[in-house]
Amino acid sequence: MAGSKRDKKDRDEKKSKKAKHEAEVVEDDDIDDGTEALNSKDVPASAARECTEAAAEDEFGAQDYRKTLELKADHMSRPLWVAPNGHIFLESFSPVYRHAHDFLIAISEPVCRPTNVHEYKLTAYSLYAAVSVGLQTNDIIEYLRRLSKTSLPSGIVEFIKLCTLSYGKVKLVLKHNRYYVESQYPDVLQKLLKDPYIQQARKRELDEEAGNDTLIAGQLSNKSALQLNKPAASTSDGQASASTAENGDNENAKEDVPDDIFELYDKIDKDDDDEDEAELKTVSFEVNQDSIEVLQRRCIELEHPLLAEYDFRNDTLNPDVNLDLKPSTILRPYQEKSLRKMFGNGRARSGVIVLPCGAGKTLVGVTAACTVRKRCICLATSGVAVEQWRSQFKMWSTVDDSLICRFTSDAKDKPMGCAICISTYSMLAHSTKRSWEAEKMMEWLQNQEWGLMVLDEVQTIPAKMFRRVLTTVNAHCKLGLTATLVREDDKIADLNFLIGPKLYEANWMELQNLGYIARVQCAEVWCPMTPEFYGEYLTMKSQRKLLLSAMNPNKFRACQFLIRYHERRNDKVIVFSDNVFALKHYAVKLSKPYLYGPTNQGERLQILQNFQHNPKVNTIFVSKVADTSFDLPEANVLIQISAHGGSRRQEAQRLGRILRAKKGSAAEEYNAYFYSLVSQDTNEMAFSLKRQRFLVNQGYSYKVITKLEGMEKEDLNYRSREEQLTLLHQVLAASDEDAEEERLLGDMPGKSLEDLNYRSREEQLTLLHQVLAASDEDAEEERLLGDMPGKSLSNRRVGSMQSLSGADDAIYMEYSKNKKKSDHVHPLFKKFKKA
DNA sequence: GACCCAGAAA
DNA sequence: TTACCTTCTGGGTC
Repeated sequence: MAGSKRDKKDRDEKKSKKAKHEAEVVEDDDIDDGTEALNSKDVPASAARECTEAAAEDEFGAQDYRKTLELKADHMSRPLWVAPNGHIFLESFSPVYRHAHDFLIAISEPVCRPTNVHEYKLTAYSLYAAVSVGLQTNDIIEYLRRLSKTSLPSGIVEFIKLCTLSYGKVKLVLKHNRYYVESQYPDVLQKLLKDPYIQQARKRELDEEAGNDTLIAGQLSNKSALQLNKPAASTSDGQASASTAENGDNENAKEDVPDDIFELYDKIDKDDDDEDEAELKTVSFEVNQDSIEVLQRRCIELEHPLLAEYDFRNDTLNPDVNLDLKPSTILRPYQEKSLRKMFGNGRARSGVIVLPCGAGKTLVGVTAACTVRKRCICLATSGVAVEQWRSQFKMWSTVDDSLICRFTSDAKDKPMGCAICISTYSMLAHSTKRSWEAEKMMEWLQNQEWGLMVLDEVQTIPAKMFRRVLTTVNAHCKLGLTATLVREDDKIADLNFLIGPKLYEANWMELQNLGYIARVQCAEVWCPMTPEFYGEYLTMKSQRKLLLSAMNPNKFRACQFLIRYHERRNDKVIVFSDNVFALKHYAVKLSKPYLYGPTNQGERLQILQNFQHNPKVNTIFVSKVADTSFDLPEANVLIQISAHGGSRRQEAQRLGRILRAKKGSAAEEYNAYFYSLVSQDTNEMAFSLKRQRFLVNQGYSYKVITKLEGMEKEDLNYRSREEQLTLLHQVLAASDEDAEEERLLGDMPGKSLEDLNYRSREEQLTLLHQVLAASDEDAEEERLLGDMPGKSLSNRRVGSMQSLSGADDAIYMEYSKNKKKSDHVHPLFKKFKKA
């Protein structure tokens, strides 16, 4: 059974999370070995058992299902294997790949999507998401049955039924700024109210204190006929062309493929119609705003996830705002598709849309706001991102400047009469004393009833403080946007009840092949430690080990070499370093501008603008401030010299900095480059492997480069042993400084380092100013010529990675998800190092 | 619980 | 009014 080890690990992780929620899982404890809980939301072991017990297992744990699953006669033309543990394997070369892929995206979680076979996983969450975007239980089972090469494991069928039949019966609705749980099924509400947590969440009026359990009776209003609104209509061109292309695929493919696959796909792919709910009786009870999180979590655990849909067309309480997309705004097919998942039934569903960085997440958010046309609040991670959202709103929509209200530490617009409020998570989550103005603003925010809440970088929401924003601000519908739905802790699943199901997830490789995002060559450059550095490394504690590996002179040289190489090609290079000491040292030594936390706003802007428009500034050094939200459309080379442990999110987001599609480079195999510099035989090797998992699962492969061709010929820093030793002393002094008290500073060798740093910093600034002054004329000229995006890219020379990496010396290694690399040095690596 | 770093406020 | 510096809080990973 492929991936069974990982499954167990997942389950264990989730189990430990559950344990924190006061052990509510006892009733499901019917599972034999006690390590699995039904609430893990994976296919339960009991469902898989019926097949696995009968299947013979070989010495590698692979199982033989020939006896339990029947292979269809025409299996060659069907693309799926469905394993009893809920994992699904899709042949990506199948003629019906596109259909199967669309379907699997809707009903399951992508696990890994390399070139030929893609792995997906059915979970309760993914099935909730499937129903919530309009799929029906029977259609899911039937289509899965038709796509599969074998008969379906019966446990899987049961699992799908269990997860989907109860979905959608209970809704969470917001009326007059108060929350209600509403249902057409009184028995379901009574069942939920038997749960002690839900009882506690229920809000009782004073006159109800006496234990009056009556539910509030109500009526669903008449639904008006579904009328696609203007923004959606204005993009119908793109949609039409996309579907034409798909139909074209069908025509070619149909010969080899059983007809039954297409019939059902067409049925499923249609937007679900607005069901006729006129005059249905409903019952409801009110809930405390503070308890909504608990309520939502419990409802999922009781298999009745709360549906959060906003019928914005029939909302007469909240005023419409004047907000439309510009006629010139065209959505790409995948943006269109993701929005159709959200608005498929004419209402706005809460949920998460996952698109790679640079693929236009902001436009999706703006379009959603223009569709709902109610007051909208956007939350981003930083003040810079707030500015970017504002400019995107102005770029894509007809919104008037006066309707946009920013709320950050250094920009507070007048809130009165505004339609769109853009702020940061930390502004809203702030827990200590606020300025008077901020206090007033918060009051206003909390008294509004918002139509839509757009959450940028939604993976940060599970953080303890940030999740509070969901209950402090009342919104009918929440749309989460992210490129990387991963965290290194176990909180990512919380998004299922905090926001809603994942509505759409794009395939990075597909967007790359279609030219919507850049084609990136990822490479891991192994830099041997110098003997002196490695000697110190071995004796140091872990904190200093990180610094030593970052400051490895060979890494510096590789970095310098790569910068020179790419600057000669007229590339724009960003160098990332999480370690501030390394960041400053590298940048100063190489006379490049650098930008990190303490850099003030003005200087940031200056550096970024020069990087984008000044042909003399082609490389900048940045710390993790630039992980998200820095829009640097020109950059196409990224070099990473130190990073934050094994963070998959950080790796993916950094890659995202260079993903914005590059122009005029269709001829080249790759048009963007991502280098990760790793000091050999250090912790960095293990971290690097962890960091790559996300991107590898998206189908990227990392090329391992052990030797950079042509490096000896370059005149690089730190060639001599003396220079290297001086550097070592500086590094050691710096880390001593951290350890020692300041009183020693005067007598320490570190003092000289300080001097060196400040002196160099000034030198560097002087240099920057010189460069800027020298190029002022050029810049002026450019301004006169007009802003020509892509101009500086047009004269980029073609250069192959082979000539760069020295194909003869490089080790090519395709990492796959199952590949394990030892944390310790393999003797083989040392051999390569010597060779 | 440690660490590092970024952002908000004043 | 603006730019800068300091303090505090919090996120993310180990």
